[in-house]
Amino acid sequence: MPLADLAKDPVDPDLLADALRPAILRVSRRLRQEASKAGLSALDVLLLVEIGRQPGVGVCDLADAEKMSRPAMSGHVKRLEAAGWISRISDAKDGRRSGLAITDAGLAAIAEARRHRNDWLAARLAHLSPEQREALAAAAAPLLALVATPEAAG
Amino acid sequence: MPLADLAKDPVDPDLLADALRPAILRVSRRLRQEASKAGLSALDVLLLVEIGRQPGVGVCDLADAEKMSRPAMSGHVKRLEAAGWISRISDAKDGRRSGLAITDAGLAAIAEARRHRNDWLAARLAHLSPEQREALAAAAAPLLALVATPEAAG
DNA sequence: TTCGATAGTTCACAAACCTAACTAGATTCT
DNA sequence: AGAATCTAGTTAGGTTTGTGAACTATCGAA
Repeated sequence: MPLADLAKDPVDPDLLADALRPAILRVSRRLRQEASKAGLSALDVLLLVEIGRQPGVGVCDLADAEKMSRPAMSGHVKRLEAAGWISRISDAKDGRRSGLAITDAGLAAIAEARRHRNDWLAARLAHLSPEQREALAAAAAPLLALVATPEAAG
Repeated sequence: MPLADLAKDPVDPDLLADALRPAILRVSRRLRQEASKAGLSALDVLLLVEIGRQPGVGVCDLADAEKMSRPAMSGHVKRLEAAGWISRISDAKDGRRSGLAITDAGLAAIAEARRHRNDWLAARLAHLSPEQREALAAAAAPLLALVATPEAAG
């Protein structure tokens, strides 16, 4: 078990990668499986929050931010729009852009998803010890730092 | 940003889930993207290590362990076998079972993958501060605990 | 006005998962 | 022994979620 080695040298990137990769892989697989049961996927919520945070954002902006292809993001936006969770505002200055904005229904959908107690991840987290939850809480920011653009990360 | 709230109450499962979900989602997406560039995917390595650890393990055993459907695991095993990384040993006692074992080529593939310095995750981890890496190292075990069977988790 | 970049889409495809239904070998019950 | 049933594994077909190539439409500049 590589975790024992990690206790000795917690900062070695290779060992850490070996320990972290399977963990993230397994958790994300379960996350996707469980999310499919709910109406809103984790990515849906992610995008809705992002659009809510920066109204008028474009499809390509989102694609770049999420390191996703433009067609993929186009599809997601289309789906979110069809569900009535976001709307497009045609930019008067730039006819190409379709500025996105979250709708009231979208805000309600986020709130509903957040309120849902039968959330797999939250339920499983509740089964962990406070120390384990603290460890995970401390890991959230470094995880996001991993996927930040190299430019921003230095 | 929910991270500020987490500092006040690091053990609330709902807030923690909100912070953790997007982080894991983003990292795993990048992980998959980068893995596709290499010859071995993260799942491949995961399975090879698992098979190497318990020789003679069956397809369904692996599927159950990874919370994956039998057909999905069957496909992965087929692929690993076609690549020459694992072999099947027909069980003399049970004609249905196909006991799996890792081959020398499989061991070499793992070693090669591990040796590869141009590993995206390891490279990105190297860019983090020692404190951030420690935080991630401490999070590996709780992450695995999340996907452990409820029976095992208590 | 023509040329090249940008925003967004459609299309065809691939990876990785699922369920349902199947084959084949093992077990159990009468 | 023979029938019903259970288990290991596969096949077939569909869904989700992503990709790259090629396209339309618009903008900005020579």
